[in-house]
Amino acid sequence: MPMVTMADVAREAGVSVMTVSNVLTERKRVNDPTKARVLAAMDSLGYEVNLTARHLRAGRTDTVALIVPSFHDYFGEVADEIAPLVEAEGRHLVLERTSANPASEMESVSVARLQMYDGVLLSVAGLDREQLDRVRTAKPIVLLGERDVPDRVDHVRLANEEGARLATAHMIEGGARRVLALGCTPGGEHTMTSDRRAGWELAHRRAGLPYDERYVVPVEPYSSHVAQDRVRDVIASGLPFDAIFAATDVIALGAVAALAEHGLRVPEVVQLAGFDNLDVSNFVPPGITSVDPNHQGVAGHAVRLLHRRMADRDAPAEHIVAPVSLVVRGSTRGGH
Amino acid sequence: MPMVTMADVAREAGVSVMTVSNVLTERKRVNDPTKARVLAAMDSLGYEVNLTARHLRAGRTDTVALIVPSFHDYFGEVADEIAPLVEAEGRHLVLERTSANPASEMESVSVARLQMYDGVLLSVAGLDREQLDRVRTAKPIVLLGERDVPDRVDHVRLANEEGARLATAHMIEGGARRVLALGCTPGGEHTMTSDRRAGWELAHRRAGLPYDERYVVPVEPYSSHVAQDRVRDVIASGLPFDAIFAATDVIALGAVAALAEHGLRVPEVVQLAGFDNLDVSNFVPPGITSVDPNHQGVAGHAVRLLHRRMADRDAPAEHIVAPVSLVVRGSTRGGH
DNA sequence: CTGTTAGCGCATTCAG
DNA sequence: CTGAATGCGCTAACAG
Repeated sequence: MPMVTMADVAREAGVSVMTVSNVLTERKRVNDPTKARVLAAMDSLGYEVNLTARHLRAGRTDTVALIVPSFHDYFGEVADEIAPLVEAEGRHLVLERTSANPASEMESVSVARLQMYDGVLLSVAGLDREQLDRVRTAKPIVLLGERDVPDRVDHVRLANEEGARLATAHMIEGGARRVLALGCTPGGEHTMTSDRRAGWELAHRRAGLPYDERYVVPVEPYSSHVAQDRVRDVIASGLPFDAIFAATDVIALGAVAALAEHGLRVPEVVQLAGFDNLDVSNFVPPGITSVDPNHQGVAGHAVRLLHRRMADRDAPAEHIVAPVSLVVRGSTRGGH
Repeated sequence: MPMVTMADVAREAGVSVMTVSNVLTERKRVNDPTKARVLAAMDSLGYEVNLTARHLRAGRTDTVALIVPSFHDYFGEVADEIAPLVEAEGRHLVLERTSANPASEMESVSVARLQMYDGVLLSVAGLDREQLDRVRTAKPIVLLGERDVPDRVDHVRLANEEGARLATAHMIEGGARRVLALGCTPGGEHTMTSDRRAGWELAHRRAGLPYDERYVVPVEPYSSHVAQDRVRDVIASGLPFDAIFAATDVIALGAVAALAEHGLRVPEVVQLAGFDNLDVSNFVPPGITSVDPNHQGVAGHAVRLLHRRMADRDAPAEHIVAPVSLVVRGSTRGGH
């Protein structure tokens, strides 16, 4: 099945290759009769332009890549926000996944592959420090995510600490005094889970309350299932608690299940707040209070930074912290 | 910022372009000292191979595209299953979204863009009949989804009717006699929502029970929110029901919320079953019975068909119906 | 308005 | 083992 090229169309229509190209791109006027012949030839031969060749010739692909650790959940949501913004600039968006298979020849983030795109939005969630340092390319690139990244690179991340503080403070106002930080981790490096723990701490300090490291309950691996197990463990241990700040809504779901099986009513006995404002949080009775991660804002900043970077390689790097907000639902008793 | 090419590296290393290419592709032996010089030159110049050029030269891209109507939810999940299978064949997977903007110059499915890929997995969910007919390309392509598609094309779809039948029959065995078909649609054409309604019907017929078209409650637009409203409407109308088959788990979530606000206990007063087996269905108390859509099976068939098609353009088209299974949880009382 | 020339960066073919 | 020539399919620039 040989590919039909412009040369084939040109021969069929009795014109030169350039005329075919001109008909296709509409960059030059072509006489109507000639144009008609060319279009007829294209149609009868089933011609389709070879974008690979066009890209090589043009030196650009008009395509932006969003590279994520996995396609589902959070990243799929953000991608859907980003897509129309990229298309509005006349470019295409494609998603790629960082292969979870570092031993393979396909590197998880092949710099060569970035060459294919005019710009790259790279989620740093799946990358370690070394991989981050290797991302030293001339390509316009914007990093997304909660880790520390080199200063020289544009970066958009969430206000994780502030979101966690908002949620925790809200439950404290509602009377909570022993708040589990479920799915959070100790430690001072900037990761999603430790930033959110820091917000939990800050809420306590601002309220003049002590906080107890025993209330920081990591969830590893990160799933609703394990979260459910951890809450069971805490209940079994006898550690008293009257609220749970879950580092994500997925974690909160595990807590919902564990609380339900022990008959601990939400919010009367235990308040509960999550982070991510998944759709489901609106519908799981009694409605789960959650920090909205502002997908639109993140998407908007990311695309804006990338666009700016594509226009000016030498612009100073920007580091954006996208604000978040608390969506209050039935699972908390908060103030106000 | 001029791109560094093989010619630059060759000049720097004092060799020919071909030697650089040979070092890069390892297709021919190159003397160690020469190789070292070339590698050093690549490193110092920051050379990265231009994949666009390589692809043009090679006539293939070693890349497969999965084209979906949206990145989140169902498609993100399937994509995560497909990715490792494609990578196992030594190819890359990228996701593209069918633009929701048909008026724009970018067609929702540009056949030209398909040229960029060695193979395409195309979800037909977002396409109308006319768009489907236009997909008349020589590219290896496999269609995914619940619509009727032309016989000549490879196609993988779910056993929607069978899944709906399983879920409904299970609730009938558990004593249900008035089962809402929420989010289902009447009509005989093959769509996801009408196939699932057909399964609901079939379960009634097999059980020797009558079914009443008033119990088919469409949800439009498709969201938990609207589903919640529809269930409210039904309750307000006084139409008696003792079970809900929800066409998707997202729809089921809306039902959960509506039932909770009316104090209708699940499963004591109303049984509930969904379709998709989302993670959340495991954790929303009391656990939502759901049809597992067999992402792995769908992914496996899709990749297998595509692989076969890439190897043999003239193979007869296959139409696969991937089997599903019922995951029973607390929201139903079913038999057995 | 249409055609000719040239080359984007790479890798196959065939000489040396 | 290394190099020179050639062309993948397309389009900018210029000539007719």
